Amino acid sequence: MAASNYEEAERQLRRYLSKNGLRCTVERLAILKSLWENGGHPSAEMIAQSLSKGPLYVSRATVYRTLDLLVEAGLLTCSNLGEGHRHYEINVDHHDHLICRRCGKIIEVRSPEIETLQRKLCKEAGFEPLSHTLEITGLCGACRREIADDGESDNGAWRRSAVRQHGE
Amino acid sequence: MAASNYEEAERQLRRYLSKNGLRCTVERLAILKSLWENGGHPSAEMIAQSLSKGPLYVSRATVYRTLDLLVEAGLLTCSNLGEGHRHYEINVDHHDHLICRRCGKIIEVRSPEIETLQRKLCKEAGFEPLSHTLEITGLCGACRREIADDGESDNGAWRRSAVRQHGE
DNA sequence: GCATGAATTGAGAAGTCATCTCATTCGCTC
DNA sequence: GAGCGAATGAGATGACTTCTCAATTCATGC
Ligand SMILES: [Mn+2]
Ligand SMILES: [Mn+2]
Ligand SMILES: [Zn+2]
Ligand SMILES: [Zn+2]
Repeated sequence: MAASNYEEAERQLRRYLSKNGLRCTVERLAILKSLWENGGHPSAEMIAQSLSKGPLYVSRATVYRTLDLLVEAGLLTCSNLGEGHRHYEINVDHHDHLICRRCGKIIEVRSPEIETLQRKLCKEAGFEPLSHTLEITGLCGACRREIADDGESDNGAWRRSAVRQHGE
Repeated sequence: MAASNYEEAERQLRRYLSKNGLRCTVERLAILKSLWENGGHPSAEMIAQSLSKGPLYVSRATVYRTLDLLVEAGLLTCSNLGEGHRHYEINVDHHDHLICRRCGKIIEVRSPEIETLQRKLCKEAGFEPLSHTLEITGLCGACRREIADDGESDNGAWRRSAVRQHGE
């Protein structure tokens, strides 16, 4: 289902575009390629900046429009990651995110058991699941150790956004 | 831990405020009360509008500031619900959300098994969880039936935002 | 290859949600 | 009730996203 390399993803995009009477433009290919080359969980802004280092100029409007399209086509996924804007990543295999409130590190985790329980939950509610996001915010191992070392003194640079979004 | 009625929540707020050298203002009480009286998953804007029907004027700035504070104090939780803004709700007992992409209905579900698996996942990653949100988007029972009835004709009014945010 | 026409882009305005600044007001303590 | 520091309101500002429309580009058929 999900592409496992860029070439496959590009074929999948071309198929989606022609099936829907849309055009395969250099901008669309460049944005898809940028995601595969740089990886991670970039925002629209980060993708635009990454593209600006290449030979092809792509406007912000096109970046946003294309990201929507690539999500729609199943080539990307979109999540919030506890910040005030959207993050995109290539849709390889589904996973959930552990987000460190202090350093911002993102740990990707997989749990088929949780997925199964989620489907069960939906079934019981008569709900047809189409997608889901599980985000856990907290402290990564490194930050836990640093806090332990510092004692109570300096709590380091906590990420305001992450703290705010997922208030306990 | 979490309050089970408004009076208890107010006491909890007063305790939090005095402990932190903050003041108990009519605005803060009004916002907390609004959440308990109206329930649901309102946005900051919805809360401001709800308050505007009462005798006390509260500015948008104060609404936003107070919601942050109430989340910090553990009296509210904050989530995105697949839309481009934050939603707040009183923090009674933790639950997850099923969000209908078509009609916007929010179904609250509880799964201790999933919570346990999440803790296990975090432990394995050396991660200390502080909070989490699990949001599943899809189609509620009513919408599934309506779509089945309509055949392929009218797919009804799908919620753009929900569709966009949690792309599969 | 080249004309044709619809899809797409870029520029910039506009919109939404959230935060910030600072003068004024208000709780709290004495 | 005076005094002081915290909190509010008004409005500017900012971050992110969407919209509008003229200009451009891609696909299709000659
Ligand atoms: Mn990821
Ligand atoms: Mn809820
Ligand atoms: Zn960390
Ligand atoms: Zn529905």
